[in-house]
Amino acid sequence: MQSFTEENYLKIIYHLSLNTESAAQTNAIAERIQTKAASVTDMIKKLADKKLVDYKKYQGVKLTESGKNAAINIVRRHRLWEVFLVEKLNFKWDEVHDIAEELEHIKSPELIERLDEFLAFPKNDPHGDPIPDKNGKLDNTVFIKLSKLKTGDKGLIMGVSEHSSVFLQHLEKVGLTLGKQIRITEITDFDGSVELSIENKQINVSREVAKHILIKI
Amino acid sequence: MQSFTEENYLKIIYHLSLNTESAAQTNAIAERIQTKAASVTDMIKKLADKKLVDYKKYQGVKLTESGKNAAINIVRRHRLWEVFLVEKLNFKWDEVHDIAEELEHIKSPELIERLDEFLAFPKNDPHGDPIPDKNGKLDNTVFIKLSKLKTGDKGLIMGVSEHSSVFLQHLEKVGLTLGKQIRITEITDFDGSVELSIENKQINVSREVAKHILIKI
DNA sequence: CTATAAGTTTAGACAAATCTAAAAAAATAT
DNA sequence: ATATTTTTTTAGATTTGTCTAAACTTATAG
Ligand SMILES: [Mn+2]
Ligand SMILES: [Mn+2]
Ligand SMILES: [Mn+2]
Ligand SMILES: [Mn+2]
Repeated sequence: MQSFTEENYLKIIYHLSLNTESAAQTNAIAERIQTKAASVTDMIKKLADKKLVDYKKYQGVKLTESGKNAAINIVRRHRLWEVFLVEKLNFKWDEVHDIAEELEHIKSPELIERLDEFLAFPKNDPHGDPIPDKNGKLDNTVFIKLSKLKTGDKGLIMGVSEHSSVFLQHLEKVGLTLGKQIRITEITDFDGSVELSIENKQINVSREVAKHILIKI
Repeated sequence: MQSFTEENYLKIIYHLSLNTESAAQTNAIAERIQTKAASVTDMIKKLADKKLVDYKKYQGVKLTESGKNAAINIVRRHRLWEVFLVEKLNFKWDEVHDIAEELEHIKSPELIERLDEFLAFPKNDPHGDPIPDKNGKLDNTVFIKLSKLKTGDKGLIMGVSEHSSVFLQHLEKVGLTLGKQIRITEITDFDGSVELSIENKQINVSREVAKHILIKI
């Protein structure tokens, strides 16, 4: 069983490794975990001793099979708790991440299975991210960034790739929430900002925002 | 804000001080918290520095007003989570304590207020213990031990004063659960064991068990 | 009232996770 | 190819919470 801290490292390494084959770098981990590179090196050694990561000096780290399983489990817990907070306790989607950061470390496997059942086995968390099942299986459908669409394209909002509170609150305010249908009406030449129609309203989002909205056509 | 460990000490000191005016003793704390007396002394000093306990060497500790508030808050969280686990996730009353020991340390006050609301502001936990309200107010009705009743006395089971899994499972098995009405039919001379009728059945419980069942007449 | 026992504290050490500063390796630029 | 910059690691210190062994205080028994 891993400590609270070890779990945080595993999860960060997992996220850093998601869309790449290359190893996670010390500095990248340090930045995400809000610590110093020296501390990361220490922890990496410890995780390597426990066979949770493969580590070669100066070459970064990769999760082993067993490390990856542990990480996916943490992700599962995090996302199930987020669903609970939004669906049952009526938190908004921008308020749940920090609380889930704590709840994800509660160890009882029985608790998570029952929570999953209580929530009716949700497939996605409030941000559209897939929830691994109890065997660690994970839907890895990849959605298209809104910023890749062309004028006239239609689609459904399926997720976001940025989870900060300001960003999520902004989306909420302009009505860009999960499940909504959108159609691109224009892409501004000058700044690449996207004009789109959603529920009979016309709104404009910056290219920066559009990059972090995930669409299913 | 207190650490996980500090919170555990505060809670134990609170429980040890409940039915007494005298200070909590080092060894008693050590035993409850599964540590050594020397460690307790160290932690007590730290809590005293933080004005959470009053401490005079060799004289034990008492919670200050602020320490007591913190402790009651932890008790509130513990008991609300226990209700959640039993009412919403269908855990049995003997299965929830250890999980609640972890959940009680999740810090968000907003989370607890919403959980309280979600559970419809329960007054008691699954073991009959009162849940402090958000201002720390706590129903301190004292119930009578089943072992104090005389032949012919009737009453309702309101709580237990022993929370071990074996004990709770035993009560479950013989049908002595919260809210049930009982009537004492005989008290055995030989061993003081109690014969009682409950839902038209006759059962016998040892004096030791009877001491830990709390009754409202 | 003194001797012994029980309970508590101190001193010094240790493990986990962190940090700063300096050294070493790798990447990049000229 | 060499110099410079960036990244990573090491060395040594620090903090939190723990431990053992020894010293000290308080309680108890004769
Ligand atoms: Mn999150
Ligand atoms: Mn999420
Ligand atoms: Mn409990
Ligand atoms: Mn309880």
